[in-house]
Formats: sequence, structure tokens, C-alpha cells
Amino acid sequence: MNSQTQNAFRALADPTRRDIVQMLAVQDMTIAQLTLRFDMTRAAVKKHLTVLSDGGLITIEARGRERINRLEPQGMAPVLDWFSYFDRFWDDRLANLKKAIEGNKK
Amino acid sequence: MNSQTQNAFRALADPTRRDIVQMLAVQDMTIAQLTLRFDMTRAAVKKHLTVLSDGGLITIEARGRERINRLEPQGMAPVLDWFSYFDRFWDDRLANLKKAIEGNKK
DNA sequence: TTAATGGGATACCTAATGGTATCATGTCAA
DNA sequence: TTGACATGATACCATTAGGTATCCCATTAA
Repeated sequence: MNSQTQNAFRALADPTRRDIVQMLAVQDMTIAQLTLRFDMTRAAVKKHLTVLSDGGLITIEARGRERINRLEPQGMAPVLDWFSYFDRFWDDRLANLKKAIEGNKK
Repeated sequence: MNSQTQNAFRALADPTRRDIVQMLAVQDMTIAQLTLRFDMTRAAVKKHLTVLSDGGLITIEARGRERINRLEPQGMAPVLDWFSYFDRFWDDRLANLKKAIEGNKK
């Protein structure tokens, strides 16, 4: 049923894709630009972008002959939502840890 | 390098494993008990538990001939930590969403 | 002591995954 | 209009992943 959650978790399971997500958080990038940052072919990068798109984590907008890959932050919501299930189970130690992480928000 | 992050993300990429994590949040369980809850063999469940253990999400304690599988909430820290990277990039819409999710904490 | 129970280990199968190479197509610039 | 450039699509390959079946060992209960 909830395939968005599954697709998002799956998309984030690969280290290359997590790197892409972090890069796109800084700025939109074309496939060619992203490919320059990795040691793999453009085709491989494009496959990762497709998986990220399926996971709702990015959007791919055509602009002329280029494709602008843009982070879709809302795509992370299903994942964060899944984690929220544990709020009532977390012990004090992790509660403090979580608080510390969120404190970094600055 | 940071294999804990990778192993944790990978462990959570499978829906069965996410279900196991949620079940173990409620109570510790043996392999046999968990197997009753899924439509797969004990060997398959054990494989999932191994992956979860590699990801630092559970601990497996031997007690007599049984193995007590216990949630290790701190194992989620690397994942939450990874997400915290985006705090400074999130726009208002997602910031509100995140806030709403955390509001569910009760 | 013996049988049943809980689990480990291994081999095996199929499908999915991450990657490449290659060729085709649309678009921009000279 | 004619290349060069950015990307799409496809076929192919090796490895990993999720699953089963099977056999073995340790522990517990009768």
C-alpha cells in the first residue's frame, strides 16, 4: 500500500543517491553536472536520479535540452513520519540524542 | 568510511525489516516468535535479523537455546543525524510538516 | 535418556540492483 | 543546416538480496 514510504526508504539506501540528495540541497543540477562529481557514467547517474524521482525525493524538470534535477524536501516526510512511530518508545538516552541532533539546527 | 550509516540505511530499506523494528519496539522477541508473524521461513527471518544487527538497530542476546532480539534505538541515530544535515535547507513548508510530525509525540 | 524444540549454517534459486556500452533523439549554436 | 551537446533508451553483465530447503547442533522437557 504505502509505496511512497517504501520507495523513499529504498532511494535513500544507496550512498551515491544520498550524496546526490545532499548536493541537490545546495543547488539544482543537471545530469551532466552531477556526473562530473561521481566516478561513474552518465547512464548510471541517470538511473539513480530515476530512483530518487520514484521515491519522491527529487523532481526532474525539462529545460531546453537539459534536465534540471531539483530536491523535493517533502519527499522525506514519509521517512520522518515512519521514525515518529518510535517517539513513544525511545528511552531517555536516545531522546537526549535526538534533541541534541535537532539542536544543531541553529 | 561511515559504514554504520550505510548499514543502518540499508537495514531500513526492506519493509519486512522495518516491520520487525516496529515489533521489537513493543517487546523483545525470539526468532520463532517473529516468524509466527510473517509469511516466510525462520531462515529468512533470521537473515533479516542479521542485517538489522549489522545495522546496529538490534542486539541478539543468547538465553538458553533461545535468542532474544532487542531493539537498539541508538542505532537509528546515524540515520537521524544524516537527516539533520537538511535542517538548514528545509523551506517553511517542510519545516511545518516536520513540526507537525513531532507534535504527534503526544 | 530421548525426543522435541530453538536456532545456526550452507547450498541453491530467482529477481533486483548497480553498473557499462551503445545507439537514437531533440536542441542549441555557428 | 550541420555539428556538437544533453539526454533517453536499450541490451547486457556481475553481484547482491530475499527467499527456500536441508542438515546439524545445543538445550530443554518428559
